[in-house]
Amino acid sequence: MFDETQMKILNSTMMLIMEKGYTATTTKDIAKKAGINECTIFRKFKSKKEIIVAAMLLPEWNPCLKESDFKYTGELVEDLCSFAEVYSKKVTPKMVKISLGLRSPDLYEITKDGIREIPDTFKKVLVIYFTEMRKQNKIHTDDIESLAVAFLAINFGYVFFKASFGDELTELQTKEYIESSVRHFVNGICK
Amino acid sequence: MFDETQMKILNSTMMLIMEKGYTATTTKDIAKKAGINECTIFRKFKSKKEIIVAAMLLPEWNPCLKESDFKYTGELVEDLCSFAEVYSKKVTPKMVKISLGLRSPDLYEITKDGIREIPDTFKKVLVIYFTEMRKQNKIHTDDIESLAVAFLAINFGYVFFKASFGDELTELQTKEYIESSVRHFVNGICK
DNA sequence: TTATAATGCAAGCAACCACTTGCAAGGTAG
DNA sequence: CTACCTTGCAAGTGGTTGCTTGCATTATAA
Repeated sequence: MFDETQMKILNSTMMLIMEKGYTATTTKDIAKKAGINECTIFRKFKSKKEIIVAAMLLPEWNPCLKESDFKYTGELVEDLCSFAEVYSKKVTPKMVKISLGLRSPDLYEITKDGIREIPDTFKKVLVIYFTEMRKQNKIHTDDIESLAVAFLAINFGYVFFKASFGDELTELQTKEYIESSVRHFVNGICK
Repeated sequence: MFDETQMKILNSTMMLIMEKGYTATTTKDIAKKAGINECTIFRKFKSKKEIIVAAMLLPEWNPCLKESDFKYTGELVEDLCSFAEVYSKKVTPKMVKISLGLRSPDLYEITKDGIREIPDTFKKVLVIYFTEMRKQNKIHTDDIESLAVAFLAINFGYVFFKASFGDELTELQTKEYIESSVRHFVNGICK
């Protein structure tokens, strides 16, 4: 699909975008990081923008979260932990940094759908799941929408903080956070 | 502190940064939006970067969340709703858009402290609060850190989604979301 | 009226941007 | 050996960037 030189360009570009954002990343930067000549970039890709389009085809730089990634059994804690793990494996701090770095007027049309798809998909799964659990009388609220958004926020917020501040806001690691937040989400905190 | 022309420049700059980000916002854009001549910008501010520094002094463009903003009585649902309301009044979608738009290598040194301060402050308040509630035997967990990060994430995640997608991810409004998410956070969801 | 300050306007600065071109060097396949 | 393909190198394109300058215009204040 892509030759060695193209891969060097793709990876260097995305790494720079994570650090500096798309607009602030120049083709000279990319060439330097990839260890190639600047003109080679334009022999391999039509334009700077096309590099992004190409990179989005690779799973390394595009989470591609699908509804079918999420499986459940009917046991609340177990299922929500599993959902959170799937999410955290695809939506990593790296991916969040990329999606923030891609916020640029000239990329908006290209990236907007892909970026919205991820929370959309997760929320959709959660709404279906909570609706089903309500039917089975396993949860005691009809406010499915709030539940889905809150659970989504719990998971996205954590990865966003890690992407932005590393371990400086919290040293909690993903696994502990998921187990703890799911347990409290299900059981509440009050006596 | 700032004259009328300076205020026009400050507001136009920040509005453009919300839309396009700092690097993609040009001084020509700013002048056009402010309805003034480009050279006037540099008569009023030393450089493009100085506009940002100046804007950060204004509460309109800088949330300035303080520990003393948060008050509590000891009643869990009431207190957490109050915390969430204080947070949502200062950390609005507008503020989130600004802080995303300011992500740029040449602004990093100026903005990083101010941006980290907000989640830091809220988390600090939550840790103190949950520790106290645990002492008073009102909550049943010792995992204060996870609790604080999760509650922070619930609130930040929501405002981030609103900033990024408007009402397209969820049509829930702030007040309903706070009431519902706090109630579930406190009481859990399972039967 | 006169002096001063704020602004517009037009032109222009060097630096940088994404992107191009022509040519030579090197490796590989027939 | 020959033909071809990829890449490096150096130079350069037109356009844009942040920022400056000199001068005319206007409003305000003494």
